[in-house]
Amino acid sequence: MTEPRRRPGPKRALTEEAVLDAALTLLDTDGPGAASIRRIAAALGVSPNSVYTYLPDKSAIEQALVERLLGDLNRAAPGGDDWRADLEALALDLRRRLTAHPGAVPLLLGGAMNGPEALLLGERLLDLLDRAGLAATEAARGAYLIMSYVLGAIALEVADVPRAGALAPERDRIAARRAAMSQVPAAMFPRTAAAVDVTATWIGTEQYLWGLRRVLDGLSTHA
Amino acid sequence: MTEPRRRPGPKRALTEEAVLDAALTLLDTDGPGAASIRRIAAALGVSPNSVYTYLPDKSAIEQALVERLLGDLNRAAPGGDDWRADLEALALDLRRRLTAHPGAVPLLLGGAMNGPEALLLGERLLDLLDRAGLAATEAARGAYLIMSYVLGAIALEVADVPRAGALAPERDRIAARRAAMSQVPAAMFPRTAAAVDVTATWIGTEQYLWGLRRVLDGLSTHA
DNA sequence: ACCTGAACACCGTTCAAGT
DNA sequence: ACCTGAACACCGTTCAAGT
Repeated sequence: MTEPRRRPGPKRALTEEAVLDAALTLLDTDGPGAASIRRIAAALGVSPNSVYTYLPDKSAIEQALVERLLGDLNRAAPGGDDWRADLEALALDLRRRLTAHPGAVPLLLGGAMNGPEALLLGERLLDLLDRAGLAATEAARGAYLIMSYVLGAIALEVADVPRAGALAPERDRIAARRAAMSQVPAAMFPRTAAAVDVTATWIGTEQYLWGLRRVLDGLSTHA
Repeated sequence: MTEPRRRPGPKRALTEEAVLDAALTLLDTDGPGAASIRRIAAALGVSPNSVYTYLPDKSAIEQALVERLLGDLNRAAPGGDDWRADLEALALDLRRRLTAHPGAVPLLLGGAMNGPEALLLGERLLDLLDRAGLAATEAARGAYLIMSYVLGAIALEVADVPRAGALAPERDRIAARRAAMSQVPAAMFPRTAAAVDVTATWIGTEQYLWGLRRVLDGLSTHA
């Protein structure tokens, strides 16, 4: 992450940062799987092997990408005096950043969340739930519950659309979801078919926040 | 899925079922990514191209695998008179089946949940929440919330272990989690480090069920 | 120290040909 | 109708060689 002293030798053509930039751009442009080492190298005008100078292998690139995204989130800390507002803002910010890079979502859910930035995010959740008045055990379990819900909801939302680079605007995705649901045979799935008319915004920000609030309600009830 | 009438022609060497069996075995043995068309074909003693006779492409194999797992779950319906017990049993059964095939979890969260068995599972959730006394809107949103939590929690749990074929026994995974957490520097992540001592079973069945109950509490509170 | 080209062991998928 | 071998355009990674 830091480069303390440069050793002698030929000039570096790249930086770890540049490799991650290229990987993220490919992910955003051409979807998951597009961030291959060979395509990253090509985008940087360098031979594939050269990438191995900066990161040891493919999975290191993926982990570093996850850490960068979480680091950006952690550094954009709001920090007001209302724990509930802060928690909702944090959850919404995570969702905003991940839906902006849908190709990166599988990386988050595919690898262990044990990097420094992932730990820092967990620490922030624990702090928020402490401010909420939860006991240590409830806070620890609650933080894991919130993380599970938040990542699961984002993953389902991102997976819902046939993957092709960037995510469509939320209004379009909701419309597509409703259109798809209206095609469900009511004879076989009566409740699912009926649910189309029940609410206009079945997925999207509103549903995400609704779910988060039910989770927080459940935590308060228990405390 | 069904084979109504066989057309004339040479004998079929395989069935779609056999292809999926081989794919799942490879997934269980060698982890995600092991279920390549070429390895499936090799395991079945057939040329790679031959697989395309039964399923149109790789993603069709993955979708069919997901549908089979959800189908098994749907067909193992318990159905008592206590909606809460039924819901918890269903959630536990899903978790049990997915942790038995950790390599299949990314397939579930990577593709849209819109196959017949996925719809049927959604239908069952809606029915359970209707029995819980929830109004139609709350049931629809609640079903989506439960699905998000349940899949997110399972994905985090499966991703927590360095992926290598089958999942270790839960007791071992909890011990490994605790060991890893005890290595977290307390100076930098005080709350995370303190959480190690807070509860002996921080992940696993107990945490999963605890989270589900908080979600259900939140739904009841809101209703 | 960092780059390169060449190679190895893989992929998914398509094509043309056999029966 | 279903199989096969051969081929195409890819992968991640390693090795040996250049500067």
